[in-house]
Amino acid sequence: MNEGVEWAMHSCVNLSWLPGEAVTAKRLAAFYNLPTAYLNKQLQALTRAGILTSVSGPKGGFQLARDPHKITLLDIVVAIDGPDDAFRCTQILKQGPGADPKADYTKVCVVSQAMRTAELTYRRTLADQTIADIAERVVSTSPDAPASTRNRFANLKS
Amino acid sequence: MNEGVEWAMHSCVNLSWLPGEAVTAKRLAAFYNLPTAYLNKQLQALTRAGILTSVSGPKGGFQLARDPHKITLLDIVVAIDGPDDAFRCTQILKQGPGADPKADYTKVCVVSQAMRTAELTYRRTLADQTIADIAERVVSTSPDAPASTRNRFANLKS
DNA sequence: GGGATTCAGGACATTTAGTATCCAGGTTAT
DNA sequence: ATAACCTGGATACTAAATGTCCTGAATCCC
Repeated sequence: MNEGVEWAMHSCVNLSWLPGEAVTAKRLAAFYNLPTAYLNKQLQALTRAGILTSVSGPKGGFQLARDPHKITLLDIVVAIDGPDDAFRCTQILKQGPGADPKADYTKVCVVSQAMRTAELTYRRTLADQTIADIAERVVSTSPDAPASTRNRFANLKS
Repeated sequence: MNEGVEWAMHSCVNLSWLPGEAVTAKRLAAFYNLPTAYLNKQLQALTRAGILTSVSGPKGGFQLARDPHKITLLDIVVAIDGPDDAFRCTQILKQGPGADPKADYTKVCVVSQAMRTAELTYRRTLADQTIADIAERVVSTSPDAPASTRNRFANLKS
């Protein structure tokens, strides 16, 4: 899995604590010492996916496109890592005995079905958790996290 | 995910229909037109993981090391793809504000926890399905699969 | 309008992982 | 002894992930 998923999740949590404020890619990168240009690519992907909105120019930057309760972890994984399953069925059975050339073995093959079932439970678990859930859980153990995050961004005026 | 996982699963199902018989890597590869040397590497990994047993020399080959009811899909995924989770926590929080240098953020970080929860459901689903389950499900829709598989292997005497 | 700031996205370069082949060495059946 | 077969290391090739750079367009401020 793409490392950008981790960056994106933490950045979205941070943005949930800066509602209505546009944060530049440079400052989001500086927060965790990430490569600016590369993080920018991930932010662009999140924007294309409708998770963030972006504004160009001075005073520009990124912010969450909607309520953090409405942004699931699956949304972010799909935006960064793409929609494909980890297990890719190459329809190996088409080379086997008694193969039906016009059958779609990604659906017929029992192995493929079993792997897809597992990935579905994975995706369902991710879809059940939102950025707001994560943020709340952070606050429950570190109540000062939102304030210290805002404070660090304020001091990142570079 | 490694393509060898697909090869390994189908090969194990086939081997479950050839109990007690040693099948060479060459014939297992020929069954699906796979590259012999590379499939051999996957079979070696399965052997190291205790899923297969191997015998050298003429009349040698591979067979299942235990009852197919005792071989889960997770066993195979771990043997081929390794034990690591897809999401790899790089402890990004250590670069953030108020970071504890001696904390293990792979355990403390809420994002990391959420991702691991999802992967756990994934692995649990894979661990709940065995090669025997797969084989039975194949038989229920294609009752002649075991016989035609044995027949194809018999004609692969190359 | 002009300059500065920032996002958008294409074009690279680099690194790493996956895919694949080959060979030398050890094992075993005949 | 010989041939068949597994084991594992070395190596090459390919694709994907990672990272940088640069041009262009949007936007703010003077």
